[in-house]
Amino acid sequence: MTPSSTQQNPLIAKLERFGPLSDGDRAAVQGISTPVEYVSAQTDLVHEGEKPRGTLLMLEGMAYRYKMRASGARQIVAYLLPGDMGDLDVGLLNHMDHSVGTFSECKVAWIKPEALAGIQQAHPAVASALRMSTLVDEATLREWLLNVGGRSSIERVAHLFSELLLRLQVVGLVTGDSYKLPIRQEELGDTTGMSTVHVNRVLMELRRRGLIDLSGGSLTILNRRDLEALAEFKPNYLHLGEWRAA
Amino acid sequence: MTPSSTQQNPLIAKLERFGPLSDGDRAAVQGISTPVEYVSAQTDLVHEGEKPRGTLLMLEGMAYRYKMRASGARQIVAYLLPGDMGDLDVGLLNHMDHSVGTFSECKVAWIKPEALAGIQQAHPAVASALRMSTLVDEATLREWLLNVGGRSSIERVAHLFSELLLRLQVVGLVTGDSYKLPIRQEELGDTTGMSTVHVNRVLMELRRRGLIDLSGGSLTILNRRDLEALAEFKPNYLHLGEWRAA
DNA sequence: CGTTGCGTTGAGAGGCTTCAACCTAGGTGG
DNA sequence: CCACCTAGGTTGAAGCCTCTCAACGCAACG
Repeated sequence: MTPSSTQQNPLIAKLERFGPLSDGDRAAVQGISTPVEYVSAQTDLVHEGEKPRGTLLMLEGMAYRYKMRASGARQIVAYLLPGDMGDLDVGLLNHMDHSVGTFSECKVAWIKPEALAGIQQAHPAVASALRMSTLVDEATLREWLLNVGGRSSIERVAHLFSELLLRLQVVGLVTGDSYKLPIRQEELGDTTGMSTVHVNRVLMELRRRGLIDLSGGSLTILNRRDLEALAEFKPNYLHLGEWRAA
Repeated sequence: MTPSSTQQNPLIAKLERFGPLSDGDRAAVQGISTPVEYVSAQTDLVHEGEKPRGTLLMLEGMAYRYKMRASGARQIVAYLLPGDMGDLDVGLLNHMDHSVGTFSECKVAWIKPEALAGIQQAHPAVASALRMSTLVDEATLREWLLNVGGRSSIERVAHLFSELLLRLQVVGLVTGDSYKLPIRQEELGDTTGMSTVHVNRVLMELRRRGLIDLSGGSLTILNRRDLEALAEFKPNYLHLGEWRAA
């Protein structure tokens, strides 16, 4: 991983989609994004049952929240992309009810509850944007529930890829219609509630239909309109550009 | 519905599971629980796309959050029981990304953003408990995602019934191991991602195994231990009694 | 006493899982 | 420099879980 200090803080990029920030607001956000840590791929950042260490902030790389069943089956319940955070109020809990693991190597920061409280008090615009961001996380969870509960296997995968395209675009990690996807088929299966074998067949079908190219850890969406139509993708739940419309 | 003013406010009962409240705190919570409205069964309280009217507070009855697909399929993504609330920060949104409908007749209150902000500032213990409550709502969504994504049909229904038993117990709506369940099989299907026909077969199987009795709008859990074992029910995600353990 | 909403049951079809084998690329060690 | 090794991807076949379509039961209600 290349620490890219020249690149803008993805959290700032994300929060600015929820409302205008002043220079002071941006500086404050940058201030809580440190110190940073690097964590290698396939590593747990948070373990279910433990006391939370602070609020996680993703700066680079991809991670995921998950829960385990007694059988050993894993359900991935959220993806954490650059700019994404853990819960603002997680400090209220004594025991985490889920775990967080990394897909790829990640650059992260752990924000202390006091620092979070401080920035929310001193910077109301940041506070609003952070709360919006939490609302969107919850809305995304609802959309995932609809995805797994209601859509066919090919629709599920198409929806996931459509959502990631938009979320990664917000933080400037999409080139053309292409982005890095450091996720194995097994993990896509644990995300969508499908077996690895069937994930493979669905991916083959998406390729056959000329909708995607997935190779070398990169996903290229070859026909965005058709992919989104297949997924019945309506991005309203991400609440992007909401304040402009107000 | 019998307006039962003698009965304790379910929101107070719920919040007290998250931390001790003073008399002043309780009075403040009671204060925002008014004015109340009665809404009949099978009615929408919130429509996707509309501007939120305030934060919904459930006082009596059962409701549900849901999203619709273009095909007309409905996914129910949460149950709202007495004491449950909508999002604290929902006022930040210009458009709801989901709808809310009632299962039964409901007694509700709409809390204005200013009232919510006021109580959070004046009553820190209430503020913490409200935030905890939101964390639990999100954790419940994750558990539902695991439920639909990872468990078999009979396990899903068993898990739902186990969760409802505990949540309704908190607000004093369980007698023995029995509670009112004003929900049709079709709606159970839309909750668990199953067809109505299959819900029926699963219910028959749960009855055959002597785990439940469901009739006349009431569910009796005949063997709680076995039902929870079947569901692999671990209530940690509801974070009940967390502060006592601290 | 017919209508209506919901629950129940049967039969056939199909989507997805499981088990298993095989392939391929990249890394390692001789 | 090449052979081996390993992780992940690909493909085939059989079976089951769940869906769909359809009919029927039943209690509440006007």
